[in-house]
Amino acid sequence: MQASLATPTAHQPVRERIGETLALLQGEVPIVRRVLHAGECVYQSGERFDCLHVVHAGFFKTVNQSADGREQTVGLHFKGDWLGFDGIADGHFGCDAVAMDTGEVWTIRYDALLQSCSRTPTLMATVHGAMSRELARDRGSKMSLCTLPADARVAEFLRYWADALEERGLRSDQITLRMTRAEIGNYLGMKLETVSRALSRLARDKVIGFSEKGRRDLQIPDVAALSAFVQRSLAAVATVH
Amino acid sequence: MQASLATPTAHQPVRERIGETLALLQGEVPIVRRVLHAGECVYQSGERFDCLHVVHAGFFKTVNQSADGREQTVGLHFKGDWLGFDGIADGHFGCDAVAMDTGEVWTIRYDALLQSCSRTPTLMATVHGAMSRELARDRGSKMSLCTLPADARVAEFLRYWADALEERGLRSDQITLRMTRAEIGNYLGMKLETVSRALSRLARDKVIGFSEKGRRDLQIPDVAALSAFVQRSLAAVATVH
DNA sequence: TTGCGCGCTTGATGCACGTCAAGCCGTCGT
DNA sequence: ACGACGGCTTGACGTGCATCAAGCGCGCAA
Repeated sequence: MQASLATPTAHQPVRERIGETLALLQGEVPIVRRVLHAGECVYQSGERFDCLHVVHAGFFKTVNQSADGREQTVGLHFKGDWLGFDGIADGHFGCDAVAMDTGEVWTIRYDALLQSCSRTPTLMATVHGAMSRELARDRGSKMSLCTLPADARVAEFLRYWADALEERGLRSDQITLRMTRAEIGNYLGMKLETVSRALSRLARDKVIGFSEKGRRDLQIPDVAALSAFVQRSLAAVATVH
Repeated sequence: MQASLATPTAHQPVRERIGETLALLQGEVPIVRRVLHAGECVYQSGERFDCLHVVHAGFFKTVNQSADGREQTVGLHFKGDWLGFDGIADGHFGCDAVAMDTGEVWTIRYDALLQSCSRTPTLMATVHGAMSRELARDRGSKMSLCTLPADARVAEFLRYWADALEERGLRSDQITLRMTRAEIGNYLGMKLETVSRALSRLARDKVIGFSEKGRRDLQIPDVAALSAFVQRSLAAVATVH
């Protein structure tokens, strides 16, 4: 553990951090558990903000909607991730949080959380750490959007997913996507046909494999190969000079 | 003021909120003021995280750099915005914060801030509100990146800038860009030539004007016209059917 | 069983934006 | 004054991705 209050959870394996977070919450604040099925919302844009939520099982997305009807998936959330930070600022949510599969969230009243935080500094650090991590992740994905070509973006997306699984102690050599090509494309800023072609090319290069179970079940023989693929796409652009 | 602790600053004019934030900080925590000139860094990627900073004057950008050398501007920060949240999670900064002009930041030790926060709930709400707002802003810009064509993205960028000025009680009918076309392009995920052409088209449509002072000095006769331009670009795509 | 709808793939074509290149302007340092 | 340089604009051309379109496989309901 670090000397500073700031970083009690720094440099810790993600799996441990998640376990500790959940244990800490159970001890410190009143929690309501809620099970959701695919397509159900944890909260919706415009709703009044009272509670934060921690993903305890399953897999969620956050979706922004603009006044003119454009819809954009802006975040993916796995076990241990928090949902609802975006509502703190103005007391109302700015996006929908949707379950992509059967899952469970732990719901915590924000006012109760704040009180516990002033009693328990580690809890405060945990919450701040989670917000900070989300900010950093958003920036990483903004970078991918701006600097990577479509194929590399898809590879990067799969690497991110595999990493998320591995960090949580799950098998990362096979991924069951819980999104259609269109949803992936929306998240990555491209069309479904482009996603499909990118996956086909990744499979042709043996960077991924399709399982016999269906086209949403991917095999990732080697996560490093995904990163290598990203690097190769960049090099290909650069060598044009 | 709202009933809940969660939102003491909700629905408040931005200008007031900023004033109160700065006043609150002055009363509650030790502050070090620091003046920076264009190009200087408030902090750099990899540096140890100890302090947060509040922009008191001037205008800053945050820049991410990937292992392979890609560089991406991921945020713009005006008076009242905080810098450094991304360092909380792992105790080190993940990006550079760079002054784009002569400016001043107020630097606050994070451990001292946390202590003040447990004494002063409004301060805590202020900090959380700032993080939350940044999260929401990042998502908005991700949406622009993914769903808007280049011209509209530039228009949206100018609208955002004009809004930021207006919110702070400054003239929003003229903007002095403190970025080159290349920097704008980097931020918006396009090339400098595309930015230049987009600005030329906006000028041809009388949505903006170039001042005689130089090509970085823009006149914005009507902010609403910028939003209207964005809508028109979307409609143009939609009518292709 | 048949038919329908949805998700996915793959090809052909078009267009928005990137790339390359030329030239202008304002600001330096000498 | 001079040239050098960096920022900006604009044109010509190339390409990566979107669009349009056809066809396949699967699940489901009648």
